[in-house]
Amino acid sequence: MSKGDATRQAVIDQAVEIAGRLGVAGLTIGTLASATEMSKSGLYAHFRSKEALQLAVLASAREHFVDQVIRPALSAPRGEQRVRVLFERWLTTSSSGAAGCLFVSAATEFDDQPGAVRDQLVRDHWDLAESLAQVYRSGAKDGAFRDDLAPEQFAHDLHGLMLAHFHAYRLLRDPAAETRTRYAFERLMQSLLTTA
Amino acid sequence: MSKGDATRQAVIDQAVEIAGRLGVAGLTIGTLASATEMSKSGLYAHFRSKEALQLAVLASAREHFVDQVIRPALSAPRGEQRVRVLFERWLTTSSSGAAGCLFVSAATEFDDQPGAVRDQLVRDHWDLAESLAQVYRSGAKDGAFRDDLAPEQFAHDLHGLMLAHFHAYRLLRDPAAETRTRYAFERLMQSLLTTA
DNA sequence: GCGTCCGGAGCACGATCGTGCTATTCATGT
DNA sequence: ACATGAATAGCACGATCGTGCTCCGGACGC
Repeated sequence: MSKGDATRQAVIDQAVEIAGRLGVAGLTIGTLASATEMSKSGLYAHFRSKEALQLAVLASAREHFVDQVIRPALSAPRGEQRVRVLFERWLTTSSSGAAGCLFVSAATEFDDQPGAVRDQLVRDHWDLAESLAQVYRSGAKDGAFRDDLAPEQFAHDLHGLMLAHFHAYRLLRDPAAETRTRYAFERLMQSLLTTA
Repeated sequence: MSKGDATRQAVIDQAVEIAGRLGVAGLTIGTLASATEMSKSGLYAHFRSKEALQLAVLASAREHFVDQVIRPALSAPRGEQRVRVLFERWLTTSSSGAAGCLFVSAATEFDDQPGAVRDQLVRDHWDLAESLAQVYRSGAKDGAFRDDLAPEQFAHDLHGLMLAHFHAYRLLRDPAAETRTRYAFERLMQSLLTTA
C-alpha cells in the first residue's frame, strides 16, 4: 500500500466518524479537510466527486458492519444462538461506534433523493434483509423456528427493533433504551421459537 | 387574520411540504423563497432566524399529526379499538403526506446536533410516547390488555413498527411494506390482548 | 543517485448559504 | 381619503459549498 492509499484510508476513517455524527449528507469537503488537516483540493483529489466520497464512506461502513455483526453471527451455531449473536453484536456495535447508525441516518436522508448514493443504500438494505432472512431460514429448517412465518417478516421485525433502539438511544438519550430493546427482542424470540 | 398571518401560514404549509421531501435540515431559505415565489428577505422577515422557521415547521406538523391521528384515536372506544384507530390513522397519514415522516427524518438529522430544534423534537417524542402509553393504560385498566406489560414498552414497540414501515416505504419503496407492517401490528395486538 | 511521477497545496471560480439594512409598496383604521 | 404602520423587495455581506486548474516537493523505480 503506497502513501496515497494510506492517507486515503485515513481520510475515509475520519469521514466515517464525521458522517456518524453529522450524517452522510452533513459530511462536507471543508469539514473533512480541516479534520484531516489537509487542503480541500488535496483531499478532493482522492475522490473525484462528493458522491464518490459518500459511496466510499458507505462502503467502509458496510465492510465494518459485516465484519463486526454479520460474520460473527454466521460463525455461531444456527438457530437461536445465531440470532442472539447477531442481535447482540448489532446492538453493541452501533451503540459504541458509527457503523450501524450511519446507515439508519443515511437512509432517511436519501430516501427521497435519487442518485447513486440512494441506489447503493437500497442495495445494502436488501442485502441486509436477505442476510437476516437467511439466518431465520437456516434456523427454521432445523426446526428451531416456526415455519409458518415468512423469513422476510422476521427481517422486517428485527430491523424495526433496531430502528426503535437508535431513536431512543441517540435522540432521546433514553437510558432505558437498551432495556426496552432487549425486552422487545426477547418477546420476538419467544414468538418465533418452536420450543415455547 | 391579516395579510401577514395569511402568507405566513401559506409559507409554513409550503415549508412543511418541502421538509417532508428534503428533510428539515434540507429545507433552505433559498429554495423555500423560490417555491413560494417570494424574495428571500421578504420571506425571512416572518421568521427572524432559520431555527425559528424550523420550529414553526415542526409546530405545524405536530398540530397536523395530533388532528389526524391522536384526536381521532382518543374519540374511539378505549382498548383495542382505540389502538387500532391510532395505528390505522398513523399509517395512512404518513403514507399520504408529510406529517409523520417529517418527525422521523428530523429525529435522525438532529439527534447529534444540540439546539432548540433538537430539544423540541425530544419534547415532542416524549409527548407522543406518553400519549401512546396512556392509550395502553386506559385499555389495561378496563382489562382489555395485559397488565404485566409496561405501557412505555408498548409505546416503544409501536413506534418501532412505524419506523420500520417508513424505512421500507420511503427508502425501499417496498410494495409489501404496508402488508408487513400490518402483520407485525396484528402480532403485537395478539400478544397484548387478554382475550387471546 | 537520479529522473519520473504521483500526492498534495495554493489559489480561484461561481453558486448558494443565512442574515442584515434600507427602501418601497400595500393594506388598514379612522 | 389619507396617514400610518405592516409587509415585502432590492441589494449586499461574509462564509462555505463543490469543483477545477496549476505547480511543487518528496517518494519510489531503475
